[in-house]
Amino acid sequence: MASKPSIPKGTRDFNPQEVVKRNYIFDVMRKAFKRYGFQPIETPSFENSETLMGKYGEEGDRLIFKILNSGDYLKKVSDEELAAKDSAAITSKISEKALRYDLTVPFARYVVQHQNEITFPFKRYQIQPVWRADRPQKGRFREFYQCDADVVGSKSLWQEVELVQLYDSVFTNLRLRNTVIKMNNRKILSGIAEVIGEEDKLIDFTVALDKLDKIGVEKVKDEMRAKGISEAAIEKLGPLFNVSGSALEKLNSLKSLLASSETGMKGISELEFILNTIDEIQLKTAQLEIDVTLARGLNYYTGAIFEVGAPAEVSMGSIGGGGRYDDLTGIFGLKDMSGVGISFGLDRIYLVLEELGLFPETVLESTRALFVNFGNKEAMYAMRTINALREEGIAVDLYPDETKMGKQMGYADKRGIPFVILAGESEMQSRTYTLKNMKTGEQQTLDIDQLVSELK
RNA sequence: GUGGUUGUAGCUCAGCUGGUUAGAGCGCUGGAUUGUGGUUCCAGAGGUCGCCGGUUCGAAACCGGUCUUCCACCCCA
Repeated sequence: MASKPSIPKGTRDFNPQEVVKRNYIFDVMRKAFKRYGFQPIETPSFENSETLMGKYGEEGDRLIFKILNSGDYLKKVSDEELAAKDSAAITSKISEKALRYDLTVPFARYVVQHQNEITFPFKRYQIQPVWRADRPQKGRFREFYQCDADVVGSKSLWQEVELVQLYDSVFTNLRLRNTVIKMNNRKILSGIAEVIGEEDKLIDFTVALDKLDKIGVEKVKDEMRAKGISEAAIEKLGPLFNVSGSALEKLNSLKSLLASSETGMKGISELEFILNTIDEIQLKTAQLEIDVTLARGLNYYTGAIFEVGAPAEVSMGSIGGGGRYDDLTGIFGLKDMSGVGISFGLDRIYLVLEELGLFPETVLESTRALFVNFGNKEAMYAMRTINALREEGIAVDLYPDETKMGKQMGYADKRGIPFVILAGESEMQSRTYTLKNMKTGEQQTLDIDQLVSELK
C-alpha cells in the first residue's frame, strides 16, 4: 500500500479560499506598482549557480537550493574527492544550477544581460516565488513569494521618497494600518565604524548592532567584544545607544557623533532629505522612523536601508525590506549603475491580514448565483439564461445533477453562493425566475431583465 | 546548520503511572422533510494512534531512529 502522499517541509498547498485571498493581495500590489510606473518582468525559477553563489554571504550559500545535474552527475568527481567527503568542493561539480533565492540578484543579472534593450532609468516590478533551504517557522517557509519594485539607473533620492510612498500606498490599500517603515543608511553605519576605528569589522559590527532591541545593550557589547572589536571602540559607541527622540532629533545627535566622517555625514544628509520630503508630502497610514541599529539585509546595500514591521499587535518578523545598492550590477560587469528597491513578503502579509481579519468579505465570493436543477427540460431553460447572464459578466452556475432540492441548496450554502435561482415548470410558463437571497431567505419572482440588474 | 517541541477520525482535541472491541465535539452520509439551505431530532460511515524498529505476556502510551509541526538561535520576507 502506498503511504499517505505528502509535500516537502516548508511548502504548502493552497485551497480555493486561500488562493483567492492571496490573489487579492497580488492585485493590490500589482495595481500599485503599475500606478507608480513600474513595468513587470519575470525571470527563470532557476539560475546558473555562479549567478547566485557568493551573492548572499556564507549563510546565503548554505540556504540556496542546488539542483543536481542531469545524467551521470558523479562523472566529474574524482575518487579522492569522493573519499574526502568534502561536500563544498563536490557541490560545484555535481550541481550547476540553483533555485532563485531572491528577486534582486536575478534582476541585476537581467539588467546586465539586457542593458542594450533597456531604457534607463528602468523601473521594474516582479512577483514570483523564491526558495530557501531554511528551517521552517511561523511566517518562514522554504517556498514563498516576493513582490519587488526596483529602479536602476538613477541616483536620485526621489526614488527613495517614491518607494516609501509605495509602501504606504500598498499597506493603506490593504487596510493594514500603523505599519512602521524603518529607515537607516549604510553610509551612517560605515561612518560609525570609521569614527570608532573599526572599519574592517563593519559587517560584524552591524550584525551585532542590529540585535539591540532584541538582546539589549550589554549583550550587543558582548557580541562586539567576541568579534574582536576593541573596548575603546565600544566606549565611543556610547552615544549611539542613547539616540532617541523624533527622527530629526535622532539625526541631530548622530551629526555630532559623525562630524569627523565624511561618509557618515553624507548618509545623514541623504536620510535628512528623504525624511524632510516625506514630512512635506505626508504618508497616509504608515509611520516612517529612523532606526540606526537597522543593519539587516544584504551586504550589497550602500545607501538607504528599509525594513517594514507589521503592526505591533501581531508578532511577525518583517513584512518587507529593501535598500539602495550602488554596485550590484558591478558583480556582473556593469559599472556605475545604481539601483534602489523594496520587497514585500506576500506570505507574511497574508498571515498578518488573516490575524487581523482584514480581508474584505467580498473576496471570497466566487459564484454569484446557482440555478437549481429540476431535470433536463428545466435545465435547458436555465442554461439559456445562464449564457445570457455570463455574457453580462455575472458568474453563475447550474447544479449539474437533478437531485433533491435540499442538497442543492446546501451546496449553495456551503460554497457561500449568495443567490439561488429556481426555474421550474411554473417559472418556465411565465418566463420568470424565482430569485432566493440565501442570507435573508427572501424570494422574489423576476423576469430576465430584472434578474440581470438584481445580480449585477 | 544547533537546541527543544509536536504528531490519535476530515478538523479541534481527550485517552490517568503500559491492561479487553481507542473516545468526544464539530464536520461528513442517509432519514424525519418528493419546490427550499443555515436550526432541531434520529441513524450511520470513518482510525494499521505519523512511519520503521526495539523493550514487554501485552504498547497509542516506554526506548531508539526517521519524517512532520511549531519554537529559540543563526539568518531572513
